[in-house]
Amino acid sequence: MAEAVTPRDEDYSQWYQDVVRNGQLAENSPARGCMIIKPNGMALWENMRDQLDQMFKDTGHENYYFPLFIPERFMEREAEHVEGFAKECAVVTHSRLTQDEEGNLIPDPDSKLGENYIVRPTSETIIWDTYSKWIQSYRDLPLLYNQWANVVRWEMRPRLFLRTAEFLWQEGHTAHATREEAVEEAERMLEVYSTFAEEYMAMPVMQGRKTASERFPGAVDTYCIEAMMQDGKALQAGTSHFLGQNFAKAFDCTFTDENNEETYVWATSWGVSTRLIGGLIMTHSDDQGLVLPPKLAPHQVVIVPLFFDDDQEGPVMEKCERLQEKLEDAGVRVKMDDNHTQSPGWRFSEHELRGVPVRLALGPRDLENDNVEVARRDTQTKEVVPQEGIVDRVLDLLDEVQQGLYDQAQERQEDTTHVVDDYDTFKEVIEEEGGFVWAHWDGTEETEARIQEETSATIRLIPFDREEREEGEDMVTGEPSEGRVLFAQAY
RNA sequence: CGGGGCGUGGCGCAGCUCGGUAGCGCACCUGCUUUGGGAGCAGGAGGUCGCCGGUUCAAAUCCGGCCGCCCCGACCA
Repeated sequence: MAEAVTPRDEDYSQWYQDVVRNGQLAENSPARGCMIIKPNGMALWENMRDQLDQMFKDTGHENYYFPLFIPERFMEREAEHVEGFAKECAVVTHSRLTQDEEGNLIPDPDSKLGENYIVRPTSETIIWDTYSKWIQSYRDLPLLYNQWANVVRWEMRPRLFLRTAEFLWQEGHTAHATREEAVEEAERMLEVYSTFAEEYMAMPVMQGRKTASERFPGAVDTYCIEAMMQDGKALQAGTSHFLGQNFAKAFDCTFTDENNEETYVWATSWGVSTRLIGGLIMTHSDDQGLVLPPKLAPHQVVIVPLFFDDDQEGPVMEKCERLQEKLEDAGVRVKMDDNHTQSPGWRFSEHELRGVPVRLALGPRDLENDNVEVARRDTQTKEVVPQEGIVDRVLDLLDEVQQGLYDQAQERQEDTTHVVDDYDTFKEVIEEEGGFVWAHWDGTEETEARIQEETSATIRLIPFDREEREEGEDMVTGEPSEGRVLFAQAY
């Protein structure tokens, strides 16, 4: 059954679907564009969520919860925000169903709502309406809050985890007395995302700011982290927005400062979603299926006991259970696969498809020699080692895997990042190799749009230190460029 | 919304050109033998062939309409 997963170079998007399915992460749902997140996928998300949540708490944030439904009129308040989200909003118009003459279920005309609700595509509007009530004085600031929630954006072309009509995410919404403080907050949270991506997901990212056309609707500035996938396309993995006073003005949110002057509040918002799982998959997984970094894997180690008759079962299981205990005492997430009905080979493959970083197999032969077989998922290597010191060996191995995955991804990102000066070469690189391309840009939307039109590559980000790098000439127009920006085709 | 492909047991597919009452692999159930890289044999269960209509003695197959899914674009985290 080696063909459980379609090879990447044969059909990349089929490979992706195969990895998601075989990894037991998620499947399509009867509701179009939505996904059913299976226990293995949810456990992965929970690990990501718990880690991020801790990092938010460590930077002074608290959680709260806002409703799923937002009064429709709120969407009209901020002009750019409406424009950005109106065309992908689900709308609730009735409160109950009834049957028509033919017995078909229809929305009950008598239950038409006096005011429509939209299902939140993001929560800025309802939150800023509320903040305007919570904030009076500079003494009320800052507000540093976050919520874990689901949101709905009615998408045309869904892809499990990468783009689904409903997805899980977190959205932080902060309020500040000064512009500087808000900008700092947006930068701080981008840094948190970057640290999380690199240290936990083992996914190297580029940081920068978005161009006006890629900016969050309603933001003054959008910061982002971008990661490079194995097929040469970039993935926006997280965004952090400096919202200026746009939402404060739209929702009349003011405070009285130390000088008794009424001022609009400064805002940020920032979010990452279950899309990160898509990024994780496309960063590390291979033709054998899912590969997960130990820090986030639902199970870091799986123990597969091997026994061939009832006499062997007792001693083998006893040894395996003790091993499990010792590993758990050391803080390792361990799964014991004592499934009697599947052959060892089947179970080995299953855990590989699920991306478990380390597998320990222990049978009668190992019992005799005080050995245990250790296999690592990322390199597909295995060795037989003494049981003595196995816990330390496993702990070291998990660190090695985590680091190895990062190094490999980092190396690939470097190999596929190009510096290009002329447009012909740019087109060639984008079409044939993909990856990131640093090139000069004159700063106009026209040029940006033309490049996208002709190559389908977009400006993924403008580096924060652009001005400090070298100046040059736009590769298309020859106009002056303040510095290179990062291009790529993207998800 | 454009262009392409596809809807047949749980999953993957064949059958359709040339109409004749549905088949294969995997999975599932029972039993025995097995088990260090997706085990073998024997028996068994499971399908109104996406939906609606038409042609016909007879439709998975031909004709018309509709629905859905996947891939490639436009939109997007």
